[in-house]
Amino acid sequence: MGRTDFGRMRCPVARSMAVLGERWAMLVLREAFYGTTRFDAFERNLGIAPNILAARLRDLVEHGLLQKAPLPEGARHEYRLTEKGRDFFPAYLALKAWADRWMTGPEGPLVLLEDAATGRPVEVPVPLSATGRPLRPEDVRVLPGPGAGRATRARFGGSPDAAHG
Amino acid sequence: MGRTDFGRMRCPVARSMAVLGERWAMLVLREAFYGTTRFDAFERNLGIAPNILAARLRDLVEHGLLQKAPLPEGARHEYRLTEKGRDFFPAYLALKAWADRWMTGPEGPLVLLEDAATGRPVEVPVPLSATGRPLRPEDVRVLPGPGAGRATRARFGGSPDAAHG
DNA sequence: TGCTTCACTTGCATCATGCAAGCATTCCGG
DNA sequence: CCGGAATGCTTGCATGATGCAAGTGAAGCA
Repeated sequence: MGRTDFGRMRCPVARSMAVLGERWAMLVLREAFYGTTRFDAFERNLGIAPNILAARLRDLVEHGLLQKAPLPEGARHEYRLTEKGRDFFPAYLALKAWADRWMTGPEGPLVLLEDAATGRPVEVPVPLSATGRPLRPEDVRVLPGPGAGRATRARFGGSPDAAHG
Repeated sequence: MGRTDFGRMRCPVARSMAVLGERWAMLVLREAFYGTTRFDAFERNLGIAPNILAARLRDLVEHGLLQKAPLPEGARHEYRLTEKGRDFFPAYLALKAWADRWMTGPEGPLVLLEDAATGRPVEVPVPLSATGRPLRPEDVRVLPGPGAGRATRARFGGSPDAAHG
């Protein structure tokens, strides 16, 4: 049997896993966010096998997060973030904030990020509830959105409009 | 050869991929955030194979994001988010915000989230630069943190203290 | 022109994934 | 108390992914 194709699911988060859920993909994006552009630099900074790196870079290009940008030489190229790829940066920062808190050894985070213009540490805001505290899953009501199918409606109940009368 | 063990890397984001980077893991967490607790509900809501689900749930328990909570019956149990798991919610919301923008079909997102207390849609703030605009990767300076090794220092330059004199 | 650099590809062994069936234990109705 | 149902998995196997190590083709450069 083949592997489940997340790209065929309706849930956008699931579909994003079709590219982001592949092994090394998040780490390849980390490198792109940190300024890596050339194949050999990705290879060195990640410690990844070239066949896997080539496959991931191709995935990320095909899904529109990276693009191959020719170098002045003509034949050589580098991989640059697209608007779509750049737009993933907040999600990366949120993941990094969580990882720095929960997956860091006693020595502390490996890298710190600061605003280049001001020198201030990058702050990652979290969604807040009405009481001003970080929003927890139990504070949230899940409702079917416009893209919901029958199963999602059955599971999460009426539409937002219905709920508000 | 075996697979690269991300858990052995120093980068917290890489280490988090040891658990979050496994296939289905993010989607299992999605289900936990949306209130799923029982094995068969995970199985049904995800469309996942039971052997894979069992393996993922075990991973998430072992990494401390979920815990097995016995039911009153005694033998049956459910899977509940821990503090560590709950703390991943902002990162999930950021991922969902990106996926809703870039991975949604024309019909729109599958689910909408709202604050249960106020009925207001959940807003996912993004880090802002000094100019008040969403922080882009190129707005950021990467610096070695306390946990940096030689390679990270060589790559990203002096420490924050050194940079500020 | 020949060596170096760059961006991969290839063959192969090992491991992950997922199907479908099945198992062990507990629960529940008659 | 017994048999069927429910629950939470496990198992065997075929297929696909991963990653090592070596290698390739094209471009760059002295």
